Formats: sequence, C-alpha cells, structure tokens
Amino acid sequence: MLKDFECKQESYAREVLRGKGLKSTAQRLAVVHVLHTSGKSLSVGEIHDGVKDVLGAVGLATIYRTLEMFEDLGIVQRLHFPGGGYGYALSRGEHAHHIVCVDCRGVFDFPECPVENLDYASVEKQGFRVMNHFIQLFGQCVECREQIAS
Amino acid sequence: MLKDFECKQESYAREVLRGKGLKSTAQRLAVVHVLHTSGKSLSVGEIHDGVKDVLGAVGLATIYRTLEMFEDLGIVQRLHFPGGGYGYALSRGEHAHHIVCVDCRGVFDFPECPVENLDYASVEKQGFRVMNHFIQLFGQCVECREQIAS
DNA sequence: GGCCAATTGAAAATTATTTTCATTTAACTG
DNA sequence: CAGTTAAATGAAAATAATTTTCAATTGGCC
Repeated sequence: MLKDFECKQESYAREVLRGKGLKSTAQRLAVVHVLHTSGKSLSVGEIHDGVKDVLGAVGLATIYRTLEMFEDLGIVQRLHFPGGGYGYALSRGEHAHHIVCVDCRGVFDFPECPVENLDYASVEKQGFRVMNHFIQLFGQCVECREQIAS
Repeated sequence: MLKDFECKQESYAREVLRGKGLKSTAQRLAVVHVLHTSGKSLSVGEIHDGVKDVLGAVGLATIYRTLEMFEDLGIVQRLHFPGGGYGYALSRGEHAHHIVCVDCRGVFDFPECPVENLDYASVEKQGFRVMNHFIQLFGQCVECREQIAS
C-alpha cells in the first residue's frame, strides 16, 4: 500500500522500518500520518480513532504494538502529562525536546537542550554516570492563551 | 498513632496534611516511611507491600489514594522509567530534580535545575508561555556500576 | 505470481485502577 | 478524656487499560 503523497515523517518511518527488516504496513504508516497531521500529542485511543478514520477497522492491539515499537525505534516519544495520563508525539530531532501545551496538547519545538550544556560535576562527584534524560516543558500556546483571555 | 521516632519527612508530611485540614493517618505516614527508608523509587505495589510490613493489612485503594494526594501536595513525585512503568519517590527540595539509577531505581539528588537558567526566548518568540517542567535524569549509580564490572 | 516470515484482528485473559458504601478513626470540643 | 463529626479506610465490585493467543492475512523478496 503505497500512497501517492507521503509526508517526510512517513518516508522516514518507512526507512527506519526497512533498515530493521520490519514491514511498512498500512497500519504503521497511518499511525505516523495521524500524529503528523494532528500536530498534537495524542492518546492511544485518539490514535486508534484517527487510524480507523483512514483505514477502517483496525485492532487496538495493533496500535499498542506499533506505538511501543515506534518508541523503541525513536520514531515517536511518549509524553506524560502533569495531571496524569500520557500520549504520544512524533519525535523531534536529535536533541530537541517537546514543549506541550497543557490545554490543547499541541506540541512545539524546543531546539536547545538544557541538559546539553549542563555541568554534571556535582552528580559525577557522587559517582553517578548520566546516560539519558527526559525533559518536558509544559505551558500554554498562543492560541489557547488568547482563547482564555476572550 | 504517634510514633516515638519520626523522620523529618514524616513530620513534614504531617505538617502539610494538618495545614490542609487532612488527617495524618498511620497509612499515610507509613507511605512516607517506606519511601524514606528504601531510598529508592518504588512502584505502587512495592509501596503497598512495604506499608503492609509495617501495619499489617492495608487496602490497595488507600495506597492509590494516598499517592495521588501526596503528589498533589508535593510530598512525592511520580517518575516514569525509560522502559515503561512508573514509580514514586519522595520529592526533593524546591528546584532539585531526581537522578534515577536505571538498575536499582535508587534516587539521587540533582541540585541544580537545568531549566532554571535557561533562555526561554526561542520558545517565547513562538508565543509560548512556559509554566512547568518535568525533568528526570537516568543513569547508573556507583554501586550498580561496580557490581556490573565485577 | 508465489513463498515465508512478519503482522494483524478478534476475543479472551490479565492487570491496573477507581468506585462504592458500610465501618472506623483522627482531631477537635467541651 | 469521652463525645462528636467529617474524613479516611477496607473489601469487593466495577471499570478501564493493556497484553496475549492463535488463526488468518499481507508485505517484501525471489
């Protein structure tokens, strides 16, 4: 199932999958497509609904399987919200992090990595070796701010 | 139920609870106690087990209720692990963050807040107002590192 | 087009979490 | 310190979320 037009993210996913000997199924590409066109972070259920809109009936288990796999492959990233709950968004580039609007759950770029230039000395003094970091910024995007003001 | 010796964290929890007109029950203080003595981040189930060791039978629902409430009160913090799953740890001070050992799930201090001194200009240029941030560093603590080396 | 391992769907099974409601308890009051 | 009362608990049921199973289907390669 090859579509006439694919967004960059879909081609990228295709490439990563092929590289690992995994299949680029319609369901998997639809997950990328839905996330891409929404521009937001979506819950598993929302992704399932979106994929169903594109393909018709799709098993929920497939969505779970795909998202887990995509996270391992670095295609998507799991985001946790302050009030509880989580969602997925397409990964940004190498060391870009997500800024998430707490109202619309829209995802924006935060190109600088705050941890990049960080002094690990205080930590490494304790003998700790930092391997990985998880950063999410939360706030309000312009649109949601204006909506509340009005 | 007042114990002869209470750790600082328990007294602190007591104080916060009183301030909100909430009761300092044995179950609630035991949650703090278990987290404190473990020095690690623990899953809901592990906390339940730990509390049962101290008090005998305790309902799991109480543990869920307590942890949710403690998170709102800033007494504990929920941590999400890279491979999935989550746990709770006692909150560190105001802007200190957690560093979590991926092997033993031990929690260490990271006093500097990397976001504190960050230039939000690039974000705010997009009209985004940052309200909140979630940071977790993952790595390996000395002990786990040595264990693997041996 | 045909082959084969990978993938899917549907349902069942499992696990996690929340709700309900009768009973108990901490904290305040006199 | 006993009495009062709203808050909290426990146990079980209800709900929701996630994973597993296995037969049927499909994508990628020859």
